[in-house]
Amino acid sequence: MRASSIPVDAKTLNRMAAQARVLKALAHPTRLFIVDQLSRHEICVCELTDLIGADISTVSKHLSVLRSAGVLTDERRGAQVFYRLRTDAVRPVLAGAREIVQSFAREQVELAKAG
Amino acid sequence: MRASSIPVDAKTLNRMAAQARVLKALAHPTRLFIVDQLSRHEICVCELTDLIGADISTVSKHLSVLRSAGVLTDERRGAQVFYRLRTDAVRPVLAGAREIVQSFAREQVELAKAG
DNA sequence: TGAACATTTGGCCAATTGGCCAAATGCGTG
DNA sequence: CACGCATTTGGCCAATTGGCCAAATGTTCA
Repeated sequence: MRASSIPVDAKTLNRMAAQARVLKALAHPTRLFIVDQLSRHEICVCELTDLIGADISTVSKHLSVLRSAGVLTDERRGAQVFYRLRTDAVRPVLAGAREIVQSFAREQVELAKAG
Repeated sequence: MRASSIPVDAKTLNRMAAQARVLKALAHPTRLFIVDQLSRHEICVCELTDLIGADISTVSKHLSVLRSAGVLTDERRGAQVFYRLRTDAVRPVLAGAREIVQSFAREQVELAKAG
C-alpha cells in the first residue's frame, strides 16, 4: 500500500504559476536569443530587429513579453529604446538550460553507443 | 547612424531552439510543481497524481514532456514508475526563476511606494 | 508644425497546447 | 492465464500563441 499524499495548496500553485510565467517568457527560440544577446550588453529594438530578421512588431511583442515577466527592463534614450537584463538572476537560468541540453545530448550519444 | 547587425546564423538558432524546448517543458505550473517536488526526492507517478489532483493521463503526459526534454529520468520498479531529476543542472533554473519572481515583486512594491 | 525614424498596439489567422475520457500496455500474483 | 493495479497512448475540443500587416504613438530636427 502506497502513502496517500495531501494535494497541493493554492499558495504553492500560485508561486509555481508565477515562476512558470517567467520560464514561459524565456521558452521561445527568438526570445531566448534576445535574452542571450542582452546577457552580454544592452541593445536597442532596432538592432535586435536587424539581428533577428523578423518584423519589428514581432520583436517588440517578444520584448513586451519578456519585460512584463520581469526578465528585461527598457530605457528610452532619444528615439531609441534599449533593453537589458532586469536582474542577474536570469543568468543561472540560461546557464542551466544550456547545461541540461548539453548533458542530455552527451547521454543520448552514450546510449546510442551502448545500444 | 546605427551600426548594422549581421543576422543570426542557423547554428545559434538551433541551439536556442534546443534550450527553449527545455525551458518550455518547465514553463507550466503543474510541470514546474512536479519538478520542484522531484528536486527534493524521487516520486512515483501515482503519488504525483495524488499530489496534483489531475487525471493520471494528464500527469503522465506532463512527465513525458519533461522526460523527453531531458529534465527528468524515469525508472520502473515493479508496477510503479519513479521519476527524478536527470541532472543537477535543473536546480539553478528553478532557483533563478524563483529569484526573478521575488526580485520583480520587490521592485513592483518599490515602484508603487514611489508612486 | 511636418517629415523621418523608432517603437508599440490592434486585428486577424494558422498552429500548438492542455485537459479529459477511453482504450491499450506493462507487471505481479493467485 | 486472468485479474488488478500502474502507467501510457490516442482522440477529441477549447483556449492560447506567434506571426504579419496596418495603424497609432513617441521623438528629433529642420
